[in-house]
Amino acid sequence: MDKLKVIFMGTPDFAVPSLAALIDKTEILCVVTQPDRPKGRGHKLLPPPVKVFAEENNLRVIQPIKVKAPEVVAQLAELKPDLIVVVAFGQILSQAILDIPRFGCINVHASLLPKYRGAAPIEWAMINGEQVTGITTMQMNAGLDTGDILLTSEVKISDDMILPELRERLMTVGADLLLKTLYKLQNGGLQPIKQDDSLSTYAPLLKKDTGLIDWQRPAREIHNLVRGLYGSARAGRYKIWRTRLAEEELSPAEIKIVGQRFFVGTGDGSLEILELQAPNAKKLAASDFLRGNKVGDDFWTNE
RNA sequence: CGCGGGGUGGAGCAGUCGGUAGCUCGUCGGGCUCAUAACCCGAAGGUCGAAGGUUCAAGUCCUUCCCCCGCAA
Repeated sequence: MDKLKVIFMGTPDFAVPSLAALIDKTEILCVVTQPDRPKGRGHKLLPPPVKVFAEENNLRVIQPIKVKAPEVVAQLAELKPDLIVVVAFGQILSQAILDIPRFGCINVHASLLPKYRGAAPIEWAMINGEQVTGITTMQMNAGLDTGDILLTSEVKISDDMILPELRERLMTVGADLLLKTLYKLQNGGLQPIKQDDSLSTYAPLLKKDTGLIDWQRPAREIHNLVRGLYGSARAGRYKIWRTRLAEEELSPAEIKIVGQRFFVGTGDGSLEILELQAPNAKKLAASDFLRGNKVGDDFWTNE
């Protein structure tokens, strides 16, 4: 059977395994990714990971500011793809694009749809304390992650898993499920299922204040926030990177140092802080942090 | 050329107006103790990120470079 002619659209690390999986199995006509953006310190212009990978594999890359622009749509149409595969691309496709390939557009989404539609499904699943999430492949339509479900694959979230671990796992599962989906697309066996909109939830982009820790909340909830944001959770001037549920009797925000361990109370239960980071400093294990820093009652509020 | 902080014994930090480096922890040895995350005594361990320069003398001033981090995007 002839290889499918595919246009791949994706941007971050998450999309790379999927693209990699397609290289052998399909004919990749073109890779569409976001423009290089000034990133990091010094406003260095950095290419998105998908671009880097694509160039290493001698794939043709285009980086339109807007894929919806008529000249870009025309360019894509000229390639006459059988299929467009979209994985964490970061731009909304127009109906004109959806209509180009004869098999339409297939998206790999990191949640069990219709739950966690939107930009940050992995993070929100963890923050909300879900024990199971997964990957869904869907036939894209004009809505935001509202297309018919093609295949799904579940991934368990263990209690102490942290965001990078879950993301890593989902990346891999996503690439596998994508291949499986394409196989069935060509060989039969796909049965698109409409999403039940009444069950849908939305996982919006994370905002700055999503990561603010309120010590009045229950320990379990704070722990989920910390591991689901991994690095973006903050308390006072400090970033909290890793916590563990503890059994100390402490009032909310109260700190107790035992040996080289760092405990803090919450509205319900307590947490041990395992890794944290002071402003302008690097991330440290709590034991290292305690060696050079005095932790007083004003720890969360001091300047 | 976006703004800013930092690189000092194994770890985390201090080091004022330049005069050959200190703290906490860890490590090793010894002691106390029913015991220890406690305490006491002792020891090992650093060309102070790199290269130049100024100086009688530089971790401490000047120049260049490398690396790390925070904010902003």
